Amino acid sequence: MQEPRSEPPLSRERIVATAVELADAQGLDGLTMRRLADRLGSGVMSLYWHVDNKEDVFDLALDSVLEYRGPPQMAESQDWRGQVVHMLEDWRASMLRHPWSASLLPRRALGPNILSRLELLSNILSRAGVADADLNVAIWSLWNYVMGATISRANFDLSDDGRADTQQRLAGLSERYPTIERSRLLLDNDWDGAFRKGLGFLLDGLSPRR
Amino acid sequence: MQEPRSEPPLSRERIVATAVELADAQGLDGLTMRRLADRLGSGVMSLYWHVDNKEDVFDLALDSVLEYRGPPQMAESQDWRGQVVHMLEDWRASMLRHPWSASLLPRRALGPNILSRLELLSNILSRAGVADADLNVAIWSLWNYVMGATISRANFDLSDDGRADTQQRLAGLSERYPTIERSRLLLDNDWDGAFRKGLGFLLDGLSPRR
DNA sequence: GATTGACTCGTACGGCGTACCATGCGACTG
DNA sequence: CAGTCGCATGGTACGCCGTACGAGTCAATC
Repeated sequence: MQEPRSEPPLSRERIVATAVELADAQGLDGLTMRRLADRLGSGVMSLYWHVDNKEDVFDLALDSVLEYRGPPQMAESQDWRGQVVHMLEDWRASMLRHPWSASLLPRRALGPNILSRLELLSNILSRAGVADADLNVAIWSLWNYVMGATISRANFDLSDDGRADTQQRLAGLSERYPTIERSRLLLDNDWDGAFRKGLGFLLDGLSPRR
Repeated sequence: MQEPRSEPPLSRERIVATAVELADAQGLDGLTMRRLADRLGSGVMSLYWHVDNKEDVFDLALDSVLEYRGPPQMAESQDWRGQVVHMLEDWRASMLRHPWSASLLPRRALGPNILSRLELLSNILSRAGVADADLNVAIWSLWNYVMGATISRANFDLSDDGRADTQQRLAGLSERYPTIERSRLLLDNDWDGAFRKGLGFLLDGLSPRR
């Protein structure tokens, strides 16, 4: 007989996976090295054999959330717009599944999964005939749009506790911000639809030989 | 004779201004309540009379960076596109002057300065004839674009120390990410130009009755 | 002179990231 | 078989953090 089912050995992968779980459950502030070690059934300092420091854990957790498996059916379709939309919507969805990831984006290095998504995007646009001079701009514009949309959305998601608060605050300020109030900009928004529609507008602007 | 030039009294405004200075000088991590109090020549706990907690300081510091004084010449020009571009470029510039502000954006409440910028944007677009059904999408798209662009840029700015590092890492990965490498996506970019150009593309897509 | 309210701050507590160092263990060496 | 060496684990301790608590100062008011 062994010990009553001891934990599997530590590993970078297990640490990162558990960190993601923990952040999902307790939020970013709840992710501390001590709690992480607890969840792993190990001592705190053991983590540091596999990981440089806490920043490292953040970097790895962020990147691990951003894997991309490509479009569903056979690749290499002619529909470049569909490919772009699919990848970017998946990007956003992956991050919204782990809302803390949005607040991790600033100041973090580009992990391999981000890079390979950018590589894919470059490829699609390049084959679609976007002029070389516009390519970088196109890539950055799309990236920026997705990041901004995701961060905004995650932001509002998180302040769910404060939604009534927000609503009240806005009601009190409706004279000061009448247009916002009138357009109900911050309330009952169809986020997914708005994301898709805005992405469409952007792609309209970016389309080659328009 | 007085004390050798004692500090002026504490105030919310002075605290916020000093917090901004401190974050500029030492980065976000360098902004601690103790250091802030030191710089103000006061005891740590005195801050808490004027401020709820550290989160409050963050919120106030972020919003204080985002004041907008409007376009240079007389307002109410017919050139709605120019007005939009001016405000958004100023927005981005304001944040880049304080790169830490970008990493504060996620998870923060909308302060009065952000709201009044959104209000202004709504007004301009609405008067420019953007359809009501598209208005929210247009506002969010522009906001998202600006936020994403600012965060990306600030990110790269901050990793200036790691620029050589990044360059090296990319060189080592050029087989894995050939298109990125070829387009020099991450190197010697004209950020300001790319921002302006991408914004132009987006506005092209958003323009009313296209 | 007593009371009050606005304001300041010293002390202390619990929690954090992590440096340092001792330990356990399996594999390889002689 | 004894000795050595690497990988891997984790206990202790340090310095720093945010901030609760409550005592102190001081000017205005009655």
